[in-house]
Amino acid sequence: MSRTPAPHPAPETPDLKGSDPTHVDLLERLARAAAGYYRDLAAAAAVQGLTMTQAKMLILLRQPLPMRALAGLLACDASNITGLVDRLEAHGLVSRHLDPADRRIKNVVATEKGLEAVRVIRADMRATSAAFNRLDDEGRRSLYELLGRLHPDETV
Amino acid sequence: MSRTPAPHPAPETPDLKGSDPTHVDLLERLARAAAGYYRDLAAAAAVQGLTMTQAKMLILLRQPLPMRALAGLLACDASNITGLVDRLEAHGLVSRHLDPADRRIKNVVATEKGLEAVRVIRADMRATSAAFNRLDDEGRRSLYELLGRLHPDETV
DNA sequence: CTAGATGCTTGATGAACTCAAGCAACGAGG
DNA sequence: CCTCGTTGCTTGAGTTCATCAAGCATCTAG
Repeated sequence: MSRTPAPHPAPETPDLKGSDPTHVDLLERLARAAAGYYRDLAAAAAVQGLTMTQAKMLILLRQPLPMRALAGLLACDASNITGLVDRLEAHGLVSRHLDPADRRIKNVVATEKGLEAVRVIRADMRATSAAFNRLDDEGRRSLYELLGRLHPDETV
Repeated sequence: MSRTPAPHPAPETPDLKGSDPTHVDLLERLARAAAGYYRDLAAAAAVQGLTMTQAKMLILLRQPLPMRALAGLLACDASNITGLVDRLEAHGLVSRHLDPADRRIKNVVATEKGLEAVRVIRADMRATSAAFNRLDDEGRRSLYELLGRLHPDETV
């Protein structure tokens, strides 16, 4: 995605031996985890000729979703989704299907090619995979459980 | 940041009673956490008249950083940083300082106004704050510790 | 002191994003 | 029925984000 062979000056994060982490402490580490995830995602998506935004959308499309819902999930204006889906459709990765129950709605569906792209991208996210491997089984279980509690299904 | 008053169709995540989470399971929940964080950040940044990208950069500027380092951390081309810093500088949130030791380098420094903007944005991230409050003290400690192990300082 | 790296900027181009406006289709209340 | 307000998507204009190719200045080795 970019030529960034540069050395990393590391923004540190406090160690907190003893006291409980504040919300700001947590925000900083969550920011770091999120940035790391997206950095890796962007790189893996670029290999497939996709931008990070396109990859984010494809990943959401485990089930068909109305464009409006995509706008909600991606936290952007609905008009933005039109162009996004246009481009993904041009690549043959998604298609639009009129909703029989409500003809205003267009459901976006990932094609087989789209689903495959997601699989390839995920398999290619080596930095994140390496990060997971830095934890032991117990750590991975805890992380999975904690992230689940952070964002229960209702919250999306 | 946008008008998205829509109901959320929830992409679920498996429950896994018993077996260990696979990397794909973890990727899905991490994706969700990252998306939630950025959704909240974008909204809070918009209140301050900043885009999410500008907010991301400001948050990195706890210490002065050379533009090249910013490119590395934001995983984008160095030429992109020029415009980004231009716009933040126009808002009075950062300034460029020539590095005395190496006159090619321009260190970007957050102004007091910039630091304040970060504080306000963080205080405004209610959804994320609510998510943290969904955990108990022990959960927050574990999450903090696990995220720290996921991305140790070297990894940025 | 030259030769090659490295750090930043510029210019051109395309993607992502917002807002305002518009059309089509739904869903009430007369 | 049939307006009327709302909702879902698209279009068009304009900004920001992001890339690449090129260029200039400065540092660093040899």
